[in-house]
Amino acid sequence: METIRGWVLKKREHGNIIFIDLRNRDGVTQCVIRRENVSNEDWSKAEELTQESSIILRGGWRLEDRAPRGREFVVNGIEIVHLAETPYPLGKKEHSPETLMEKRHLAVRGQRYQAIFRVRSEILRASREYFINNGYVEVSPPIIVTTACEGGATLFKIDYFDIPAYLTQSSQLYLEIMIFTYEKVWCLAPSFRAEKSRTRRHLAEFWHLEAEAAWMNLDELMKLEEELVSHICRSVAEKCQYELKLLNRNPEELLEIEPPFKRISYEEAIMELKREGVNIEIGDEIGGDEEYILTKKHNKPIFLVGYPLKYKPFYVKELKDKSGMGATVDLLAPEGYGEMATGGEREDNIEKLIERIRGEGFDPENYDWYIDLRRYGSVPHAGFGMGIDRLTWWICKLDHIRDATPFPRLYRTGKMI
RNA sequence: GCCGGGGUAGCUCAGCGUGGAAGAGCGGCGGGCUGUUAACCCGUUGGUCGCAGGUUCGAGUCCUGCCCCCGGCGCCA
Repeated sequence: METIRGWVLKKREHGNIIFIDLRNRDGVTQCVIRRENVSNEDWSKAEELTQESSIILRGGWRLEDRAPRGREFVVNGIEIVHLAETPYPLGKKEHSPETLMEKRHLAVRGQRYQAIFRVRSEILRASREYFINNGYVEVSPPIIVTTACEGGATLFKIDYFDIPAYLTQSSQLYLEIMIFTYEKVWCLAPSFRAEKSRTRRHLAEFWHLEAEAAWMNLDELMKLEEELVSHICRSVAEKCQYELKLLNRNPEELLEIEPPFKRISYEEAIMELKREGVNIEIGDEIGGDEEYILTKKHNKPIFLVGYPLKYKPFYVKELKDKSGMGATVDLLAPEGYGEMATGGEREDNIEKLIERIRGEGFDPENYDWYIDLRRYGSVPHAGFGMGIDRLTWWICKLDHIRDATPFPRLYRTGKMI
């Protein structure tokens, strides 16, 4: 005699036989209740079951070709833990994005979300595993900060004991502090951007996987990123086969994600875009539409190496052999998904750094601690930040990034749960 | 911030052009049915037509203002 616990996803009544699709952490299990196998009392319980009622069934497993996953649970005893109210607010038809946001607390029970967040969990586990295996020390950065690092316009302002403060946009500057202690560090923390973005790839609050290492250059950085992403893809492909199938993502596609990723320079990208008929010149920005064109034909991520310094934040180092170009690398997800991570070498010269901070209209006084790092044992170093939500978005082949996280924070979304 | 689309039953939507008794499917509820798997069949329930004004004998439909949601651009991870 075994028991199975869970929630009623669907009930199908046929007179003397009732099928229950039971939902729990293992997925969906078909349970069969025959009138002849249970007491009259239990039969009545089965008849009154409503969608999402929580129940405990007693019985045994049986191989059955007609059951969805090759086996079913034959019931001979029923305990109703809670009889759910009717009607359940979410039906079996598709729902509008609005309903899925307003009923998020219930929508996350759905099979699709269950699969997505299981994959996300594996992405996080594999990330941590990679950094541990490669000698990186995990640090905990602050969430409340007083300095901007990505431009002042996108800061969420908060009141910190009557002192103006902000929610962090990135933990990078704090990781840079910690490389002088551990040389190789990483963190996983939320970042906040008050961007009034209405796109399928922006969240106001996102989980940011960041790493920073002393002595590292651009080539070594790319090697780190491609190994990390490949490790994550391999882990997901191996451990989430059921979930990937449900999401229409072939695990084979993820297993093909292996180093090296293609490197394409900023200038090469501009040339390719011109060949594709885009009206663009060297010195222009490569935007979302352009990234789509660059990545739609690929099935592996690509690196976009170098970018005009004028579009980049103050901490970006200039390329040695190309004046006006930043030593940056963007990791673009394939299949049209686009930017997933950005990184590069950091400016380690104190004069240049102060000049760049002024250039952005910031007061160097506010960055005294950051500038100090270039005063006492400055080292060449590099790092990157990757959006976990964007990585999940691509790996799960989602349309909109709001489905890559259980509780998305978006610009202009009515109800927040 | 800009451009476009939308808001009608618990859910997904039709109705609006040309004003005249608020509809369908699904869900819920009741009944039937021994293998379904979006079960099926019969019956039934269900409305602040986003909000506020206006025009009109009469507004879901026309006009004005506001709110909210969706898609896209820019920005970015």
